[in-house]
Formats: sequence, structure tokens, C-alpha cells
Amino acid sequence: MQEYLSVIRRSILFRGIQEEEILAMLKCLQAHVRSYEKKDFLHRNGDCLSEMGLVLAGTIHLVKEDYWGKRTILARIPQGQIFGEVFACMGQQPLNMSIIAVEPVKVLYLDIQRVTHSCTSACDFHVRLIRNLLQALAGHALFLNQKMEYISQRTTREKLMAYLSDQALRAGSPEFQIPFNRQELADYLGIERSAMSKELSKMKQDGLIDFQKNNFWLRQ
Amino acid sequence: MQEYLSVIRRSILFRGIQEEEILAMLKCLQAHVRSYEKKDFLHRNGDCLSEMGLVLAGTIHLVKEDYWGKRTILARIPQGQIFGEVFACMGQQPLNMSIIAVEPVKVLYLDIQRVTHSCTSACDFHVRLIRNLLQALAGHALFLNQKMEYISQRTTREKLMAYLSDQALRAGSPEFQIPFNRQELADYLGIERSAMSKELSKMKQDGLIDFQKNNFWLRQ
DNA sequence: ACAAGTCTGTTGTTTTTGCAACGGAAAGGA
DNA sequence: TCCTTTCCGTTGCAAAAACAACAGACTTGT
Repeated sequence: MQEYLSVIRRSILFRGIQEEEILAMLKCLQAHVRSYEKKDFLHRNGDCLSEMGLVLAGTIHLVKEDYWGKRTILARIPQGQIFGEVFACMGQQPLNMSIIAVEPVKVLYLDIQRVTHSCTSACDFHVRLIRNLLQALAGHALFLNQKMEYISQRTTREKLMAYLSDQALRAGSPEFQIPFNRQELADYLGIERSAMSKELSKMKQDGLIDFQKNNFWLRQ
Repeated sequence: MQEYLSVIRRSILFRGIQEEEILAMLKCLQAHVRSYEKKDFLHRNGDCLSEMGLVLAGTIHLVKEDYWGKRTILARIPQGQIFGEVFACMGQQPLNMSIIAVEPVKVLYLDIQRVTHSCTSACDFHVRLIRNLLQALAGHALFLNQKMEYISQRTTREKLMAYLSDQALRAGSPEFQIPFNRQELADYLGIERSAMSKELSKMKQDGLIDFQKNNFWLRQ
């Protein structure tokens, strides 16, 4: 646990809380760590969560797969970010997605009940923790709004431009890397891979963008 | 304010709090009411919110409109539901949508700072309020997830079926009403109105559904 | 009751997407 | 290093969606 303390400290949930406090709180929150291998399922569609997770190492995907195996990547959760807080907060709402390790991961699990039901005054930092959780949930909704903007665009090109220009904005530069490979990007935007490749090539021809592998440039 | 107390009491935010307490809290939260006419803008793209809203009467739409006037309905907020809590929680994040009255409305505004920064022990129910707010935010994220499922379907028919079958599920009956007219439904699902009408007719022919105006039946 | 405006279904045309299949490049494992 | 697997761009074709335009039904306001 100690070795990941810097990750924990920088997470949105423990922001503004001192290291010593964090160690005390982790006990109080019944924190424990689990490890998974690449392609392992952390949780499956239909499971109920009573704990939220914080990714200590590696990256996971929240994915939804339908009967015909058509897969959509709902979100990508890299090291330092949290997941499952929504379902854990909502009580017994079963997961409507699966959670998969894209590489070997370590996850810190926290009992959400113990976060919201502030314990006996022992932990003064519970107040701060709750406020952080509130922020995290609001941020989550904002993130979903953002993604909604990409996929509610009408055409493949518009979806790509919405996503890419947003990435450029976040990177603060017209040149940036994307964290997905082509198949994953297509799944994330809810479009078809080859159609997307086709469109990307056209956009390059049209001088809108340039790219090599996962490096993209927005022109002008 | 008194006349809407029953609406307030049943809202997700004040669930589990006694009427007498509510009245006291409303003062503490600097609650105030504003009225709007049909088609009025409550807030515009780019505004910053420091307050969240609770719809006391009427219905509002959260809409996003692009340069070319292509409109998407992000959400429909009927009487009793809240809005703006995400942006109000996130501090100075500017609105990336507009909020419009679809009919005459009355809205109760609450200062979000006063919700999260629990005041001097005067209001014991702040704890409950915060927990409710947490639930509301989680529910909001869940709602977005749900909607994401509709619009990330690949075809118009699939989007319609995802939406309609979900509505039937919520109504607990294969027969139900939808709250949108055709243009609004198309905007909500991010598809084109006439293409949608075409597809609805086909689906009726194929014996999948039946409908008259806003009444729908799912067959079998 | 009438006129103006809105809502809805329909049609034909153009554009875009999905799909299946292929080959070369790149990556990973033995 | 060689072999296998994955990744990526490309193509042709069939299916679906977007678009524009229109007409009848229904609303609304005067």
C-alpha cells in the first residue's frame, strides 16, 4: 500500500488530505487491494458493487457488450482515477457494464458506506472526503456530458472532429496523442472501425488533420 | 412557496426531511423562486451557475444547439426534478448547454455552497441533505449512462427500440406514453425526424410496435 | 369560423455508413 | 530470428440515413 501512497494522495478522492490522515482513513474505510491480469474481468454485467475502486496501477476499461458481441467502450480509467462510485452510491443498482483490465492492474477498494456515513468524530477528514466525492460525481457527470457530445454528432467525421478537437484543447496544443488504438477509438465513439479509418484518411487528404499512429495534429 | 411544499418534500433532494425542517432549511439555503414563460431561456450556453434549481411547476429542456442550429435535447426535467447541480458543484465550469422552458415554469433556486459547506450546527439535516445530493448526482450519472445506451446504438431502429423498450420497462407495461413530440424525440435520440418517422412506420408494418400520437405499444 | 402556423407521415434522391474481405506493417512470444 | 497474432488502411457493395420537399391533419389565436 505504502508504495502507492503518492497515487492515492493525488487522486480526486483524497485531494487536500495529508498523508498521515490518509493512512488512518484507509483503515477506517476498510481499504484493501486486489490485483488482476490483462483481460481479466474485475466485475461483470449484473454484479452489485458496495465498494468503489481506485486504480493504483495499470488501466481498465468500462465496456458494454451486446448479444452480438458489439462492444462499446464507455470509459477508460487510467492509474489514479476512480470507478464504480456511481453504482456504489446508488445502493443495489446492478452494474450495466463490465469492467476489464487492459493490462495488469492493482485496485484499491473502499467501502462507500463508510465514506458517506461519517464515523464517530475520530476522522475529521471525512467532511473533506465527502466533499471530494461530491466533486468526483459531478465531474463524472460532466465527463459523460462531454462524451455524449461526441457520439451525438450525426456523422462519423463530426464525431471524430468533436473528439479530436476536444483532445487538442485538453492537451493545450494542436499536436497530441490519443490513448486508444483504432478499434478502441471506434468502439468509444460508437462507429465502425473501417468506416472510421476511411474517414480519417479523407480528413487527412482534405488537410483537416494529420496523424501517424496515435499522434494527431489538427491543421490550422 | 408554501403551495409547492409538497413538490419540494417529494424531491430527491429533500427526501426524508420533515416539512418543518424544510422550511427552516430553505431560508438557510437562500432559496428563492423565479418564474419563466414558455420558450424563455432560463440560462444560456456559457453562463456560470452558483445555484442549482428545482422545478416547482412546468417542464424544462436542457438543449444544445450547434452553429447550424442542429439541436439536441440532452434532458427533459419535469416538475419535482432538479437541474444544474452538476455545474453548481463544479465551481466555475461554464454551462455547455442552454436551459429552456417548454411551458410556463416556476423554479426554486438553492445556493449550492450552502449545501456543501454545512453551516454551524444549526441545521442538523444538512447531513441528510448532503447524502441526498450525493444520491442525486449518482442518479444523474446513471441517467446519462442510460441515455448513452440509446444513442450509442448503431441504427435508427435500434435507437428507437432501446428507448421504447426502456420506456415500457419504466411504465411496467407494454403500453405507455412518451413525453416528446416527434421532433423532440428525434432531437433527443440524435437522429433525423423524417428518417425516424419512416423507421417508425416500418416498425409498425413489421409488427414490432404500434402507436397513435404519443401512445405506444410494444408487440409481443 | 377562419387563417396561420405546427405537427406528422410520405416519397425520391443523394450521401454516408456498415460490412466483409484482403494484404501489408508492426508487435509480441518462443 | 522466425512465426503468429494483432493492427491498420483500402476497396467494392449493399443497406441505411440524411435531406429536401410536400400534403393532409391538427392547433392556436383572433
